Amino acid sequence: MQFELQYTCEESKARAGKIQTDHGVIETPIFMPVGTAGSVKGIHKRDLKDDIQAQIILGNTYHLYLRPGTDIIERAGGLHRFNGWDGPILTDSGGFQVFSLGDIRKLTEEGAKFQSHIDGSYHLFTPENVMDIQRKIGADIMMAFDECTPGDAEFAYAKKSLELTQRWLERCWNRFEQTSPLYGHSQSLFPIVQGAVYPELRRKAAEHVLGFNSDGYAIGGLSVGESEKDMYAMIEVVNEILPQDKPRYLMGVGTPVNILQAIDRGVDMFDCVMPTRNGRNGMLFTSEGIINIRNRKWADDFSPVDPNGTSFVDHSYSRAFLRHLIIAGEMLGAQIASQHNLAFYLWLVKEARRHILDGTFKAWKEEMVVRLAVRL
RNA sequence: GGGGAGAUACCAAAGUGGCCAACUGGGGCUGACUGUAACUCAGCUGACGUACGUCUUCGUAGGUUCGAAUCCUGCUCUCCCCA
Repeated sequence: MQFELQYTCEESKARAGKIQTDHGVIETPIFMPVGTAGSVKGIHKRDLKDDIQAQIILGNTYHLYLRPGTDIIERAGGLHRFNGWDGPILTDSGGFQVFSLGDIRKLTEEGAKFQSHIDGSYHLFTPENVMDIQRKIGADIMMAFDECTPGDAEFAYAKKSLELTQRWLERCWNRFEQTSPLYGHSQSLFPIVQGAVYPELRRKAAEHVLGFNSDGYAIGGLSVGESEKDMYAMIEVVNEILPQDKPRYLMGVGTPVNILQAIDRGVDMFDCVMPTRNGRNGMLFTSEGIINIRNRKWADDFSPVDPNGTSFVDHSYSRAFLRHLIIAGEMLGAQIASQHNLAFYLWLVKEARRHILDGTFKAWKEEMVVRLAVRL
């Protein structure tokens, strides 16, 4: 994997770049749709590629390991062959599940022991076997196994948690180096910077990951309960230290405004479940602001879902019809909303990139962060 | 024609003397959702008021009682069974 930094702003830390993978090019800044179980919920790969214009998607180690199981994916020839997505894939390691499934797992030095949310069986995830699983999944970008520290963690816990993540990173890296890709395309491993909302921990964490000459670096443990102010501050602290010539991935973020603010602070890659999950639940992100399509006021609004939208769903369906579908629990409603939101997110980062390359990012961003937060 | 059952809030359906403005579903309204245990979850849903509360409700008209959705009587309507 290679990263080429094409342009940096003068009045902002925003960057435009290009990541070359064996499954194609990724133009940054980029948003990566989340496909936890191997599929971006409700979206066909054709729409993902042609309509939404996704350049890379996510999968999840924990979820894919439990179902369908690593063995099936390996026998399929890797996740690309299994799900038919021939573009780049990034897999999260299960580190987020250490956080989100906190009630059904136990943390030890060795790893995280999960009780399956599917059948109650026990599974020990270690830095080593998480690397092995991601080799078998065949992700272009693998993530280090970390503990995603809660945003409200006390300093003492955050420090202890960070140190565990750092020891796990050493083990991840060793296993990564000792093993090879299984399917003929190369794989990269991204370390993850933790440290909760404590600048000194974040600095230590950022400096620590520099010791690994990885192809890119991730900022984790944000948008997990801390304030937005803290989140932005942590991004600034970390990006001060991360190298210019490697892509930076802000994990799990965020709202359209979060993304623009993070781009402004030098982040290149994003993923978030928001466009799909919130879409399924009736929330639409548009260039005019946020719509709760379930609200009564859209019941007889027969105008297009999004007159400025780039997706075919934006012009093929009315707001009134989409509202009807969502309210009635029709599957198509969730699909249309997800597709619209993802297309919007991809449009947004593409526009950001265009403005960065034009040198007009800052002014454009300032205008957009106001508009995008409006509730319609 | 004979016999039986029943009428409760938008719908369905509990409640059968005070703990009832009335369980619970559904529907409706609003909100939440950030590396997906999520097509999920939460609140509100007689009126007025932030709220303590006040007022009007359980087919209808009366009655009994300190007190009725709950007991009694008349009336209206609905459903079921047998002819």
